[in-house]
Order: sequence, then structure tokens, then C-alpha cells
Amino acid sequence: MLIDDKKSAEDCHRSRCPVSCILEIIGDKWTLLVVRDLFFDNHTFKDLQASPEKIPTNILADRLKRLELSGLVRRELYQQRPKRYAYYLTEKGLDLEPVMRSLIVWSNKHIADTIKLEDILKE
Amino acid sequence: MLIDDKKSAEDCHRSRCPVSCILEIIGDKWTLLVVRDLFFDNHTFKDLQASPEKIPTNILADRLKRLELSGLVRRELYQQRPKRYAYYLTEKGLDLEPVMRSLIVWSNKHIADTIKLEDILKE
DNA sequence: CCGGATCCGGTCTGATACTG
DNA sequence: CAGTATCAGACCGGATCCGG
Repeated sequence: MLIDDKKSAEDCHRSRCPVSCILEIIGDKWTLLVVRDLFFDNHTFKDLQASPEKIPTNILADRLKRLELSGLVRRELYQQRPKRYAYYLTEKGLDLEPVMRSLIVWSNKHIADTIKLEDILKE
Repeated sequence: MLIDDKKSAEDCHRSRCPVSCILEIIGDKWTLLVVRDLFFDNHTFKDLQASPEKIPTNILADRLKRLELSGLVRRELYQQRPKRYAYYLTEKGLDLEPVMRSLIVWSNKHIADTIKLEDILKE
């Protein structure tokens, strides 16, 4: 995995379209779910794995790697032996908050029974 | 195609997570690109096909169907013989504007050389 | 020629098993 | 616990075909 999507990346850069370019990074089924969990204080591999969508371990590992490569996530060693890492959003990652927020607002308005933003943000 | 993703949909509904739910609709590589083009006054199949990302015709047809089923897009007959349809965002679809906007803002800030929002919105 | 539908090879996903 | 390996099958996307 982690093949470089060379062709898409070229397309993106050539067109210089901001939508196309960001979708190269977060435009798949799982990445934004991982970002969501990182926003809501899940930081270890285990925590991230425990989300209701049950992300497969290999996909999770791959997405974390990609997010790190893109500079949205940074790894931090929190235990020496055995080595354990926690994952945190960088500033660049945290800047996705308006995206997250607008997605939630839309869902709350248009999809019945989704958990309300106000309830989520009680932290 | 257009298989119903039954399992994911169940997961989404069970968790009631707004992020998860909206990603069921727009969380793939192409859908948001189609939405982008609809925002920027491309409405025929041909127009949509002409975007720099060169979406394959079968994928485009599939995404338009899904978007219609989700109620984000409506089709309008604009020519009788041969039948020709134009695609428009519904109100629900237009409500994605803040999502679109936040994505563009993020790209402008973090990805070099992407076309600026101000330039795009000169319409 | 336009708007798709169909076919098909290759890639990626994701369930499971496995390792340190 | 935190990942890596494996592998069948789903899905993507390129090419082609077809009705109007």
C-alpha cells in the first residue's frame, strides 16, 4: 500500500484546483473518520480502532501513515518498551476544524437522528 | 454498480455520527468533484465530463444517479428528441456550500499554488 | 456526435491470522 | 497492544459499444 497515486497527484497539481487537491488527501471513506476521532480525543491505535465503524487494522495503519506524510498528523512516543506511539493532529490538521464543523452542520440539518453538534461540543 | 453498501449504511445509522453519515454520501474520490462542477455552472453530462480530472463516463453516470437518489441533485429535461437532461443541485445540495468553501479555504492556506477562493468566486 | 451502458483487467479494500 | 501479512473479492476506471 501507500502507492503514490502519481497520476492523480499530477492531475491535481496541473489543474491547481483546491477541491481536487484536498481530496487527494482526505477524499476517501476512512481518512476523515480517523481525523474525526483524533479531534475527539482518541489518540492511541487502540482508541482509533474502537470507533463504531470498525476500521480494519491495516487500513488504520495505512491512513495514519498517509496523514503523517501529508503533515496532518504527528506521532509521539509515549512509552519506550515496547515502543508505543500516540497520534495527534498538527496545526495543519487542526485547521480542518471548519471542514469538520460544516460537515456536521449539514448532517444535522439533512440526515435524521444524527447526533447534534451542540451535544458533541460539550467538552 | 450502485450496490447498496448495506453494511456501511447500517453502521452509520447505528452510530448516528453525522460525520460518518455524510461520508456515506460524499465520502469518495469523485462525488465532491461532481458537486464542485455543479456549483460552477456545469450542468450537462458533457460539461461534467470535461473537468480536468477526466472522470470516466461510467463513474460519472453512477455518481449522478447516487446524488439524485440522495436528493442532492435533480435532473431536468431540456430537449425532447433525443432526450437530454441537465443536472442541478437541489436546495439540499446547495447547502453543501459551506463544506465546499471550507475545503477551498484550507487548500488555499496549505497547498501551494491552488487557485484562490476569491478568484473562483468572481462570478 | 451525445449520453450513457457494458465489459473487463488490475488495484485496493477489508476480514482474518499472525508477530513482536 | 500495535501493528504486518495474506488473500479473495469488490470496486475503479479505461475502452468499447450502442441507441437516439
